[in-house]
Amino acid sequence: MPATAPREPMTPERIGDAALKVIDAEGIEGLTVRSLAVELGVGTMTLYWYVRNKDEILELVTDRLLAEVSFPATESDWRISVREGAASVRSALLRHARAVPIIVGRGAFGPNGLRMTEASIAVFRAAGFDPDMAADAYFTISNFVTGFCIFETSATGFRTRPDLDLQAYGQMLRQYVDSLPPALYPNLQASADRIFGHNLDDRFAFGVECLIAGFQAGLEAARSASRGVPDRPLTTG
Amino acid sequence: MPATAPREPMTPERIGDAALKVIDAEGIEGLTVRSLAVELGVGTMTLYWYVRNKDEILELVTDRLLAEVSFPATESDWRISVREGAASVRSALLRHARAVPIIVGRGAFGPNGLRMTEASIAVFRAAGFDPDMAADAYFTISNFVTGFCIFETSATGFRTRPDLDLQAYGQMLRQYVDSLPPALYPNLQASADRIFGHNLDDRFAFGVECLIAGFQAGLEAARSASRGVPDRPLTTG
DNA sequence: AAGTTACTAGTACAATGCACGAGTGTCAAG
DNA sequence: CTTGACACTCGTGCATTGTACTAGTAACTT
Repeated sequence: MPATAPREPMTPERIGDAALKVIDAEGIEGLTVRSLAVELGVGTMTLYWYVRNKDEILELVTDRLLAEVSFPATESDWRISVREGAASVRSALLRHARAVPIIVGRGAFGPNGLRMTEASIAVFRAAGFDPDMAADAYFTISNFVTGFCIFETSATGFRTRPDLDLQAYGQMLRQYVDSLPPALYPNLQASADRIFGHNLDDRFAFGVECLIAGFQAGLEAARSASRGVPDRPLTTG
Repeated sequence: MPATAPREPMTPERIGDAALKVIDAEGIEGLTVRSLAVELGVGTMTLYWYVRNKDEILELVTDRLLAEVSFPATESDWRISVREGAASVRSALLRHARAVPIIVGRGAFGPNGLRMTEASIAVFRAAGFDPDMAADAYFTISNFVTGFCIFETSATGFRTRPDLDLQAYGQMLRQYVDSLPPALYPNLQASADRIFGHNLDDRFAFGVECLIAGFQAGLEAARSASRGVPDRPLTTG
């Protein structure tokens, strides 16, 4: 017994950790069942004792990443909580940018995902939203953040040109857009600086603030159930 | 010459069409270079004459799908245009739900993608947004719609359980959430009807209206550059 | 000591993306 | 009519993938 290494037991957490580590280092296609087994120092098929198939590994990665999201306690002002929550999700996704395509589309129903959903809805409830509207608001901002981070981290966009890095690809796109006939794309070209700019923090804040403003309007509309968001009643279920 | 079939020339459009057709019918993993070649009635490697690698095929699919998006002409009220544009993108994505994971993260820089971006920014410009803010607004709603449709079509969410169909998977999730200790997830459970409900049209409208309200607030703030969206100035570049 | 259970892992197989290179037909020039 | 360049086609082959099958081993119970 003293000769044999006291191998630590395999757990879902260890698998998720190792898989995320591989993805961070090698990218998504660098994560194979074999490479993960090497990372963990076990045989390939050993993993299938703990996991139904590869997709379940990706599920573990998702929840592992969600564990890095920190939820602010319900603040005095719900808008602060929303801002911080959105920023926290974004920064977690950026920290593991190469894992983003794996996360998205996968419902957050692991333990950490559930905690996040619960905490988020709690913030809206505390602000006075009814259960249905709280859920809608949560999903709305969640969908925005997801979409934003996909765009921000989309390394997939230049898979067609493996010879270019992200910077060079961006420049190529910019030049391409500039070279288009101005008669056809005047607005696109007028906004090109902003579109191809790298001030994504501002752009993210813009979206979040717009949503917060919209939520606020819906909240007030629901309170005094007469006038609310212009032109169309907000659905309240 | 009369014996030989007058084979029609291979074009990017034909490839994109056929690939999307295969995806619609067989799903994403049903699209292989081989299966696409069969669909087109050519040899496998023939495709590599027109395409650098498989990812370029997916790029063709993306632009092919974007061609189905119809942009309303700039309406009297920009909010109508935004609503219709968002709905059009969503319905195009729903029409090809199985292709959604392919579309997302891929910048819309094909010919149809560029047209869509140009038309969208034009709407905001006509409404009085400056170029930077128009771009921000476009990307914001675009990111929301993308995120929403990913969620809505995420057939990836239940890949871990290939034995279940979407309906059964949803029910399983609902039961799981209901079975959680109420002390830990009170808000999640209170909103469960809405979360697991199938009225996604309402949820989509909610998000779009929130964003429109936020845009409107930003627009007014920019006009009378004194007070605008509460608590934080909107970035204007 | 024997068996049961929890776990490990080697081998094998079908499917994939794609490199390679050997073919096609078409057309211009000689 | 021949020749050769060229645009295009595609069969073969290979490395890599997920994972089914199966034979193992270590620890614990009885």
